[in-house]
Amino acid sequence: MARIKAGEAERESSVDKVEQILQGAMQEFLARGYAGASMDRVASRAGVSKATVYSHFQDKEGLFKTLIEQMATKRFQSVFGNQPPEGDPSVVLPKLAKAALAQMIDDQEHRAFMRVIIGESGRFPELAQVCVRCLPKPAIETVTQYLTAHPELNLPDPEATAWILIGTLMSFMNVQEMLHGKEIVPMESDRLIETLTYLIAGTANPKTE
Amino acid sequence: MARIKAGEAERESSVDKVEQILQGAMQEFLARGYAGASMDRVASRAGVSKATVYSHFQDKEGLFKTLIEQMATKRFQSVFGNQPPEGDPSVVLPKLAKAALAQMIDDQEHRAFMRVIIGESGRFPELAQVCVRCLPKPAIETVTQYLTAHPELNLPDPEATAWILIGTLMSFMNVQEMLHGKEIVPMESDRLIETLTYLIAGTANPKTE
DNA sequence: GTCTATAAGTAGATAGAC
DNA sequence: GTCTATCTACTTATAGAC
Repeated sequence: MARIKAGEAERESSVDKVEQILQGAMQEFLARGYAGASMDRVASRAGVSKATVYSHFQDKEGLFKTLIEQMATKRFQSVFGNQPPEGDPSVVLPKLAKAALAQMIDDQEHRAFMRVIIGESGRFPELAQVCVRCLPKPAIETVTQYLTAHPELNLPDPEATAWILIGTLMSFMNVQEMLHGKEIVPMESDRLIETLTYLIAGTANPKTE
Repeated sequence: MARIKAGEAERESSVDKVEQILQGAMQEFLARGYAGASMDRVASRAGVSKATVYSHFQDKEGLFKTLIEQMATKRFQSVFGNQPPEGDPSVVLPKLAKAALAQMIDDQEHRAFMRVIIGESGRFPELAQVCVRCLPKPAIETVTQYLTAHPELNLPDPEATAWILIGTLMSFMNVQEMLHGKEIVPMESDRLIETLTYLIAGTANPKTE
């Protein structure tokens, strides 16, 4: 490959280097956590020298904060789709729950991300809060709106009910996948979802009657 | 203090030293996580030399595993009391839930412990499983037994219902306390507990009718 | 802007005196 | 059994060449 004086193939410098560094930082921080990550390995994974990493980010903490904030706002925005759901609760609730569970469980990066966030939530509380704003908050709000829009369910407290729905799914993911509890406390996700739907929308829950 | 040849006051050696080391290790590991913890600081917090730490435990990993297993089995056994609950569901369920939440939220050490366990669950899956066996498993089993013993509740799946109860409480703790979400997704624990009780035991949940 | 080389400090772990 | 002193490897971060 002939060298071009300042060709496009070489103009990937600065901008793309930052992206490379963030990619390498993601691999390293998600694999080893904040304290366990090494800036040498970040640089190595990114394919740049360590000095280049430090020329774009102030220090390890700054790189970590930038990475986590970017992942929270870009990569893992909404557990559900973007538009509010419509239709009969006995159809919509299981569909919503299945979609949320599938997205959390199938995505290995998502699990590693949550592990790091929770593990570092004592030392980086503001990062934990960014994640609360991007993950459970929109999910709870979406479900609350949907439940409020269905007064025929006769729910005394739609917001608390939304907490119960989302909280159950989050805990299921936590215990079964993150804490490796599948064989210790076995539970089919479909049973959980059916029971949630039954309790909230009531297979046999005809209003007050 | 005169020196006694082998007096009781000095016989605290070996046995108590191990206890001191585990105490120091607990402070250090809970404060900084596994990777962030230093064996120098463990020794310093324990009031012994580092060599003494290594004479009682093989290495950092061995000390960590011993500590976590001991804490899981001794310190944080049951979220609920030991004996199975009795009485009317509309009374027992809120009482149980309040007790569990109070114990999790008020105990700062418990929160730090859960943070470390989740944060390290990728690198120490067997430790995570020990905690699943000691914490959510007995809680879910207790509630499942109680719900099964009350067929008048007409629950199609008591075990899944127990998951929902325990999972909701765990997630509430997770989001509100561990991830510092109290101001971002506000929710009164009493509203959550009342709604859980309503959905499961039904203020207005008269059997199928 | 990016690199190589290195500074300065701390990590886990052990040898050997007592 | 417990200590002090030490070894080696690795850590974050930067200086200076190009």
